[in-house]
Amino acid sequence: MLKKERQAYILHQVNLHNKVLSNSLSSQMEVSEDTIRRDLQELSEVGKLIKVHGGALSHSFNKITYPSTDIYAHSDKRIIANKAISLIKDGMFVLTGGGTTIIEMARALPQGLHATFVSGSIPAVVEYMNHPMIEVIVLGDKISKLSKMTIGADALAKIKNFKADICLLGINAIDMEHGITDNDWDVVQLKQHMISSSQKVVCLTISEKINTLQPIHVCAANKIDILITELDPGDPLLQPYVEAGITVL
Amino acid sequence: MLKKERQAYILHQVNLHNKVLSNSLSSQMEVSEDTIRRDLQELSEVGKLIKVHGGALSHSFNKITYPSTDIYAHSDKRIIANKAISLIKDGMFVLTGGGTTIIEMARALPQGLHATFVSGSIPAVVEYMNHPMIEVIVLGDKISKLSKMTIGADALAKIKNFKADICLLGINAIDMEHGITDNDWDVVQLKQHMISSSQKVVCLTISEKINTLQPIHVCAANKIDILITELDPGDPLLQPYVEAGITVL
DNA sequence: AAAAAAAATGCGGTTTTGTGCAATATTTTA
DNA sequence: TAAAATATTGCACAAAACCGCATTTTTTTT
Repeated sequence: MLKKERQAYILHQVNLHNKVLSNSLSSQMEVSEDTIRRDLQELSEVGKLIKVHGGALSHSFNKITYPSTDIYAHSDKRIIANKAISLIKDGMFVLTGGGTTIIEMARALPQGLHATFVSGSIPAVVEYMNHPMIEVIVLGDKISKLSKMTIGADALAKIKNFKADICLLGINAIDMEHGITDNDWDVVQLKQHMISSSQKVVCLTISEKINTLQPIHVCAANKIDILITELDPGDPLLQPYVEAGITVL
Repeated sequence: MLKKERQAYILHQVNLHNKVLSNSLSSQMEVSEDTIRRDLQELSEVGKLIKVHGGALSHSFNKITYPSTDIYAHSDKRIIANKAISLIKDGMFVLTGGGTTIIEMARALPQGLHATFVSGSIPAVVEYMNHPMIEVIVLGDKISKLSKMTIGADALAKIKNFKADICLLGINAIDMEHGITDNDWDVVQLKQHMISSSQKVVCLTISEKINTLQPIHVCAANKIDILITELDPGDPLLQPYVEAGITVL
């Protein structure tokens, strides 16, 4: 790979993500970090990016650092996202649903992560696609405008073919008695299939939805392996789940 | 081999691959690297390519490899988009590829249109999704980061199940002798399947790409039913296609 | 057609550039 | 504050570029 090509690629990445990490670039292009550092040095001398410890930032970074306040409970979801990300390791096969919490997680995925993500949620897929080391598989089918996900028999059938390491679901309601519940029949189908196609089920939700109920049953609480909220695992609200044997993060 | 021939060959290679290496050119044509370097020097002085350490890059290198956010030949593509839209009627089943031209069309679709669109291109799907009356079907499979499309056996197999009314393809190169050609093997597969699964094949391209050649063959020119460019159908550049029986818009 | 001039090419030696490695210093994180 | 991650520096080595010159090829002139 020519030096100019490499630098063009770096610039592309910076403009896309507003941030790049030296070690991630290094492994993507299979050159030493020294080389990357020198490239970043040169590019920053010409003012194409801002070099910082560990990588580089786009010039427009400052504007985009605190962008979307439009997502409800945004900072809570960021906390949840980071907890969820700590569960994903290199080489894993990850099944995910949609929803703002999942998308927040997708955005926050580390640059260097090398894993395979499967989803039917278009916004989630768009985010995954921006990560150079991540393989993305879309579940094909008709799109539901409401949930922005593919929904239908084809998508369900495809999920059955997978046996994922982990399944990440944003959930709408959970309580000990009824387990996970939701309000969209098609989405429920999808979630059920994802749960049964994964070795480990992780549920993400803001604490507000703990101990609430929705009309359609997804699965019993004991099907969940890990429950993630923005709260501290020791919070009294979560104790019933801890006692039921669910790992709470 | 004459100097002129050699330089013509070099230019051809650069335009084809966007990059050439001095040492590979040297061994291909069995001349010394010095000679190649002198050739590249001359060609770069006339602005035909960009000379870099180790070889040379095409001038359009940046645009092609990492499509910038601002679309190249934007106003032309708008013209093309509108011509294409005039072909789509309520109730139609439409198969589309990806690329900036197609996305421009997707953006310009009338709000009232009630049709079904099938595509593996994520950016295209995102646009279709914004139209309330349009049904969107995603072709599921692994996503190619480069083309932002789903690519692979699953997607191909799904396409075979359809018999669409019309198929809209953005194309990269076309000439009368070689027909449609492209530079990405996977994308070519997809296009071929789309063509054979549609009753009518419509090709969209800016006139710049008329009478150009890419390394991989997609289909013969006579497979095309309609060719759309930003030019007037009477333009001399298009006459060979008109004479070959293609409807030119 | 032969001679002269000009251009193109290849080659040896030198210089510059690009890259990786190791030792050391600095910054960040826990 | 200690440990981990990242930077810096100097150096070595290979690849590529450059330079001058001899040789060959092409073009021009006589």
